Amino acid sequence: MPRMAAYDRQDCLEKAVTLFWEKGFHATSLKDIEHALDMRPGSIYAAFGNKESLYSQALDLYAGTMGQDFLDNLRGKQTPIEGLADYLRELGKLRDTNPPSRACMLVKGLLEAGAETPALQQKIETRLADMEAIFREAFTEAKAAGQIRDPGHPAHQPERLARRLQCEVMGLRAFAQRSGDRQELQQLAGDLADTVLSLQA
Amino acid sequence: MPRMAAYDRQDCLEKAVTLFWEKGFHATSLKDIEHALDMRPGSIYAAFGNKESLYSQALDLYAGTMGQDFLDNLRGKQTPIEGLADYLRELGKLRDTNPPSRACMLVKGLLEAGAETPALQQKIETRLADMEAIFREAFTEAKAAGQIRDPGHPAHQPERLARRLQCEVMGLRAFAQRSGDRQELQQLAGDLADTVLSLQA
DNA sequence: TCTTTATTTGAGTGATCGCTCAATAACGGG
DNA sequence: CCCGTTATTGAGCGATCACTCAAATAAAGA
Repeated sequence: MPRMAAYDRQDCLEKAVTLFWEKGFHATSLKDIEHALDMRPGSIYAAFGNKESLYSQALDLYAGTMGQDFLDNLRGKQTPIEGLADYLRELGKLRDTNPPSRACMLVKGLLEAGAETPALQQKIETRLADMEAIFREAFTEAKAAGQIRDPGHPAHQPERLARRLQCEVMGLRAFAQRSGDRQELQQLAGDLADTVLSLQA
Repeated sequence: MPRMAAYDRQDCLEKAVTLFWEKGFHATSLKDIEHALDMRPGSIYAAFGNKESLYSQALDLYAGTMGQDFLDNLRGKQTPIEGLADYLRELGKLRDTNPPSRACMLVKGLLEAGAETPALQQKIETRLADMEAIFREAFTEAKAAGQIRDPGHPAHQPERLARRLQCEVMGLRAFAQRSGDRQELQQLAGDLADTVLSLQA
């Protein structure tokens, strides 16, 4: 019957992720969005609602991709613990690959979202909790497989290990945002990875 | 001779820190600043230049205060290592005290500053490097006092320990920005502190 | 008290903000 | 080929942005 949309929704959202991830929510203007998506304001609003809604959908895509990539990566490794350590080591190479930003988009959003945008805050919190849950499952799996030494130690509960890992990933990627030396970042990531490995039985 | 300024410069900067720390650079408008400092635009510009310059001066005050507080805290402790661990434990209480933001203002700025504000980027990087240097000195002191076990281990070099601590502080305070459970944050901070303590000889 | 010098004021600058909507264009069905 | 439906367009909305400056105001010295 009617006219078909000229844009590819997923493609647009990917471009929105790139844009928002790099510049953040407030520093990204609709002019920027129009240019990045090659769409005029009317189409953007018809397709995605408003700026906040587009950002929210970009967050979903980002978080989903991140989570899936992590799981895919984990599945290829010998043990969950080694997979987690490898994940940290990969983050140490952030200076070589060229993502829109070295910091996590969720963390950038978390630190930027204020009381004026409670919907965004909630979405970000939820997505971070999802990520924490993924980490927790990995540690749970490792523990079930008997790969964690001193499993009775309170600090070795999967929940606590997951929170700590997320904290360290947040920190590492924030640290990576600094324009410091390439090797130092890799070294830091390696040190964090070694701590995870030291959990092994 | 002439008329004296009605405002107290230091007091204004403290208010600016509070405001920018909470809302971030981009989300803070001059209207917000006028209200917080109880000054009209002309006075603000006469006193501090422009918005970016005021933010920059607020960053200086924030970083200076943070660094001094850390050193003061450290001086009261028995050993540097215990002081560092205690610092992490203190951060675990962020949910109880009520700072403008639980996250570090420098990190918020680091993740928000883009290529359009290179002066801010540089200032933030410098201040973070200063903080890292303070941590490094503490670890150097601890090592000189023979309080670090396996001092030959490459990962036990003060530079690496300092980077790692900064990474963990960044992560912990970003994590603290989440609206999670009070106890969980304290627990996480405790776990990180224990890792520092485990360096002890 | 008057002059001098600096500070404060706030209306108002042009630019940009996020966003709207009437007009136009493009497709599929009949 | 026309019609019905929907997507796209882009000029332009009111609001707000960071910022300016001429005029008013206040303190110190003469």
